[in-house]
Amino acid sequence: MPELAGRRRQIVEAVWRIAAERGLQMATIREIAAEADVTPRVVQYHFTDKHHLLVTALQTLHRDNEHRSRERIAALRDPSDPRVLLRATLEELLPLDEQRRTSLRVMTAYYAWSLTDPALAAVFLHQEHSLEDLVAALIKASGVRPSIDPAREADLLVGGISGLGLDLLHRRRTRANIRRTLDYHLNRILAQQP
Amino acid sequence: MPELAGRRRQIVEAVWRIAAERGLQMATIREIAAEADVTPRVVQYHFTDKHHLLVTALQTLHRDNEHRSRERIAALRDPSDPRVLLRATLEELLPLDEQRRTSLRVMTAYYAWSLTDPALAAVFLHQEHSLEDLVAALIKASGVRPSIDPAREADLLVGGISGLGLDLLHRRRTRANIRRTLDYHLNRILAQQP
DNA sequence: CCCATCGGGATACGAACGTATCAATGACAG
DNA sequence: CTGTCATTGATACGTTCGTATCCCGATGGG
Repeated sequence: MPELAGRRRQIVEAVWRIAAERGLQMATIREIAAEADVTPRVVQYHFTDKHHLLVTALQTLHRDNEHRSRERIAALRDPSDPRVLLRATLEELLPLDEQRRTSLRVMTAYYAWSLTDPALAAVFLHQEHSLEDLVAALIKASGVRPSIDPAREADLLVGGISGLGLDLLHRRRTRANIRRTLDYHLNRILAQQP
Repeated sequence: MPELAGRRRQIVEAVWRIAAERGLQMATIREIAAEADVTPRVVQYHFTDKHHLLVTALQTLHRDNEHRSRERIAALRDPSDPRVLLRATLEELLPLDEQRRTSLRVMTAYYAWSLTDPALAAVFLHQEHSLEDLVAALIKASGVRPSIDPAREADLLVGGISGLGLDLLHRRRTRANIRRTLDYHLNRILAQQP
């Protein structure tokens, strides 16, 4: 699976913008071409058909997100502190900047579609190490209060924080509210600093 | 806003079935008519236009869900025990039977669309008492361990359980796994039985 | 008995869709 | 210079979409 560049990259990014701002149902070949500033024929040439294009757009966004997440986490002030890592990992799920906001909106549109399209479902399901396992490992490494089960905590945390992020998209919740909730649960789970 | 009955009800239920099994993009006037076993003209007659129909279908599903939830909860063996109420309330978010499974799939399809359609967003946003407040109240009424903040717990629980439900739709998780996670967190939050 | 109104059948229309076809351009190897 | 291959422009085709139009049967109050 080659890295996406040039015209193909340009077209895929047009898909993201349309899906995020106007929804996947507006992502027609003609609209995508206009957004990417090429003719429809160019879209047709670089991607066999529309389904191919939309699946590629999702896969590429997925990889881009992982890449950017790793970059942001590697740029932390103290990347050796598991507590910092844990918080940063969970915050990757939140639409805290324009890039993550766009990405979450696109992912939400695709998620609904993935319920009826196996090729799209595969993109969501096929990840070797699940995010929950990573979070559970970080919880364990951060030092845990007695009677805390890292796996069970990770299962609820990942889903819960994602849900709070979706609320943020709908302006049903504020960043401050989410930050308070996240702080509360991290304090609850983790042992006090040594 | 009148209760939906007769032909209108029949058509709206066809929208649900199509949205759940084949996705909202397949819910065309002609497909809906065929699924409801009427001619397209009948759909056109009972609903001004397609947007009207789809918004009505979402509103009706929303009301139906609340109604059925209340019925199920009222039918509990011991509806005066707040712990039982709390568990039942959270389980309403999970696709534990065919009705809830269909409903969750339909809601997921609409949720993505609601990000770009204000009329649909209003259906998701406009509920007087939020589910989180209800859950927080049930937590408080159930008796709580010291140092537990019911509101913060409710915020993560509602989003987290919803997320687990979506995983169940994708067969990324089992019912047993979810049950174990839910048990763990209820035990963690609530004080021991007196 | 009449006719107005409700519910619905049959069909048509214009727009937008994904895709196919055919020709042209440009770079570059021989 | 020439031929080849990647890329693109222009345009057309067949389908499906939402909706509009026109008509008819039934029903019920005057």
